[in-house]
Amino acid sequence: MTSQQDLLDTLALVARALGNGHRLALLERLAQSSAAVETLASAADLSIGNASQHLQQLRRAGLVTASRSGKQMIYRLTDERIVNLLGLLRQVAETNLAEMERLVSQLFAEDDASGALEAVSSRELLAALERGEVALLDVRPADEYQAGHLPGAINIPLKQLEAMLGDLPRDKEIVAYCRGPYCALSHEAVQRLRQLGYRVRRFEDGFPEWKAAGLPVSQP
Amino acid sequence: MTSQQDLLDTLALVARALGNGHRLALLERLAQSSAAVETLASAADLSIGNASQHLQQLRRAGLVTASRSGKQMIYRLTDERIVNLLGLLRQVAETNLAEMERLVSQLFAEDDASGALEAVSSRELLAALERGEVALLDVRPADEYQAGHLPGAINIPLKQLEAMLGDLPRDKEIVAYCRGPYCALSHEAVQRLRQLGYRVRRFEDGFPEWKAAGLPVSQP
DNA sequence: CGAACATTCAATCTATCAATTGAATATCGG
DNA sequence: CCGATATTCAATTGATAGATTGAATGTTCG
Repeated sequence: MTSQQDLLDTLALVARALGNGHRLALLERLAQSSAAVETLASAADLSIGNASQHLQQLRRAGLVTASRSGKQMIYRLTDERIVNLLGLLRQVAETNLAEMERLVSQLFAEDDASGALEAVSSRELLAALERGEVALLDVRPADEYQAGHLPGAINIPLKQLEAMLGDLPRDKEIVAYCRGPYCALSHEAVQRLRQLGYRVRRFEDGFPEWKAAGLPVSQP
Repeated sequence: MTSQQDLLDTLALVARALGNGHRLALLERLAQSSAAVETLASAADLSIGNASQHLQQLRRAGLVTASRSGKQMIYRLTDERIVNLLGLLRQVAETNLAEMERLVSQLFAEDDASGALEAVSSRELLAALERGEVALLDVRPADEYQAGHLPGAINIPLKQLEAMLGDLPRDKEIVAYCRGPYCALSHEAVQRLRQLGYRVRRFEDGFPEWKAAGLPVSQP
């Protein structure tokens, strides 16, 4: 006979798969796009063997699937909702855990110092885009941009920011985005562009959150 | 300096707190209402000492808070969104883990055998209530009902079902609800009432989910 | 077919988690 | 203040997770 506790134990199995920083890093990378083990390992700063083990655990928990493509195993998230799950976890943690708030404000300290404005919410961004008021800037590396991006976004990888300023409009406000709320790329971009006199703000989330919310994306 | 990994490690801390069946049982009980350690321990079928330890962990993860009331410590969820988090975890697990699906269908096997209809979604239920088409039946114990319930619900604890049939309207369809999707009370109630010739269906969620969705509740 | 490559498996060691026990602390009623 | 009640703390033991190593598997390419 099945008891309620069996169900909760199985649910706990899934939660436990989320209970490790390295695995969360792997999931964050997978939220960008599917990828091979080597890519994932280097994104999460793990050895290949170790990354593989963690990926097995995620697989057992039903969070990722793998399929072979030639010599490589391509991993992907099983479910778009996993991005929502991570987002909600983040919200709950930020609201209720002092340590979390401390770390976040530390990561964003430079923003505050430079007088950067509030980040733009997806609701605001959507409205501003419809009115044609803002230009979208994707500062992720080119391969991630190509795997999917917000419609109409210009891609200038952070490393080439100064070299590619010509692609940016000077007359509009710019909204920069990258991988997600904890990704440093857009923070950095906003700071540097502000120094150069651009009107620019950060999108508070990133590409995966936008997509998981069911908003339109350009995909290959 | 703060790295992104520090943030993920801290997030993992919260996820790890969810990674244990007993702690999930405690959280499910807390989703009904705040409660003292002894109540929680018996709801989760744990010794007092063990329950206390698990509650400490939940506290460290920022998921619950405790306040003293006389001799007792009253625990409560820190955040309504924790119910949403558990709900989303459940959805992801049910969709992607075969084992989970197996357990759920096993738990609901009797429903299928008795030809019970699909459960009612909260959207449907809300609409039917507005049109006055259905009567709401809360089959939880009286103390949980008193700590909060759906507006207009009649409370008949499952144990007194046959004794209190007089409280139920015979002319309307009845929707029964209890603690949540995995709670057996409303399943049992539906089966027994159907045998007696009532038109009755189950609400697919329970009181906590209804409340966490921001829908109206009657509270003391 | 066999070498090179990408990944997984098996075995090991250490660190952390879960349950239990008994002592310690805080509050209440008399 | 004292004894009863509710809970937490500290210490112990067995179980499980994480990292590392090297061998094993499956795939491509010459």
